[in-house]
Amino acid sequence: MNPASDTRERILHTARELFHARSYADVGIKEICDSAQVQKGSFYHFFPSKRELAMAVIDDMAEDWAHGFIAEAFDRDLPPLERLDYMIDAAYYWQKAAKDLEGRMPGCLFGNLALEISTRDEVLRAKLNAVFAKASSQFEETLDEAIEQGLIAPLDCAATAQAMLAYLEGMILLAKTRNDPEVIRELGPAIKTLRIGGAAEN
Amino acid sequence: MNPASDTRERILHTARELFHARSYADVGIKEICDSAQVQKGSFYHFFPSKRELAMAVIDDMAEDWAHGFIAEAFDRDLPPLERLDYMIDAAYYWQKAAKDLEGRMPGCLFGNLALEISTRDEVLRAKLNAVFAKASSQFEETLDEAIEQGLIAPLDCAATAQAMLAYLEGMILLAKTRNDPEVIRELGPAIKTLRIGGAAEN
DNA sequence: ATCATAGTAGACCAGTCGGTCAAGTCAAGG
DNA sequence: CCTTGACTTGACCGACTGGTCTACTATGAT
Repeated sequence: MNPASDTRERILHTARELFHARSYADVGIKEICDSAQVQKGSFYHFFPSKRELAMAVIDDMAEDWAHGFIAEAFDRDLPPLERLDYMIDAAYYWQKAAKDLEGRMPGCLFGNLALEISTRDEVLRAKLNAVFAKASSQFEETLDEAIEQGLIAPLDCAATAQAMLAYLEGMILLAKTRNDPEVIRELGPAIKTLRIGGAAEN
Repeated sequence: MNPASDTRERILHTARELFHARSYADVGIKEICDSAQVQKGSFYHFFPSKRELAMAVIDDMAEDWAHGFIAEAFDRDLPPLERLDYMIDAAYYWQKAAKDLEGRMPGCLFGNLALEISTRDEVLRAKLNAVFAKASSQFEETLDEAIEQGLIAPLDCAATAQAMLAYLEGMILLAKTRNDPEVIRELGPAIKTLRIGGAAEN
């Protein structure tokens, strides 16, 4: 019953690419339909509105992440600190590949959407927030383990995890603004210097 | 000759507020005109296009910053490390005030615009990039002085300055997504732990 | 064969978009 | 007083927006 049609997935995939490459507001349903070779009627058969499409796109990408590079980078078989390096590397190569292909750095879809629509749509905002919370918890686990293994001095793992996520998003923002993925490689390693709590600093 | 009309400034001011509170694409010229009590024709007398308006808004805000809180926070009479605290505080109180007033955290106008349009407009992107470069140079000066005064161990000031700016923008992004300015207060102080170069880390 | 149902097709809608334009108002300079 | 030119007014434009609608096809169960 399933392979009957991949229309829904084509729409989803196309929308994700277009939203990522440009922005939510800037991509119209017509363009998505044309690009996905789908008619308007089919679109509205699967998605009740553009907003719902955005929801689905976020879910779709979050799931891809969870089973893709997040699962790889935060692999519990990797030494904790190497996971951070892996993550930075993955971010770098991804953005670089995208830039080499399309000429522009798309940045992080979640970050992009968050800044664009979180003041306009509470539900979307909450959804994006949940994605970030989950990402943060991955950092937290990593930090927990690193402390457990005596690799770093004790610190406030939850807060530091958020700081690391913030730093990652900030780096990507800066890199996108400069349209230069190298920023991530330059600034990336410093993510490990971030710490909140533990040894009293200042 | 000057006080004859404040139309241009009304447009500029209104546009800045609306762009900041929502987004570039989401705010139409009609809305700006209505809100500023100006007619379409008058708008196009002062600004040849919406894009040029965006340019002017960026310039306007950048100048306000340079003479406002940037000048205060990075006051050379303040001890270097205190400048960083001042900056975080200023960011926090600003966002908190905005949220208390309008219910939502607007975030950083430059960051918002950067993620929204830097893939679509090279000139705008370059302009935003210049704003960030200037901000980064403020951090750099601060770090230079801190090292000079023996307050911190030597490090790569230019790179660390960028890292700090990235962290600041990332914090604001996260705070906006959570719609909670307290994030800035929680994560802010860790900006001083960031370091690139100097004592070999890892 | 029939019928329900999922999906497709694309014309159509009201409203909005950024932008144009002709017709003015008005104060300063001659 | 007349002219000039900065500024204002609001009707108007074609293109495009998100979304609706009806008619249609394909499939699979009965």
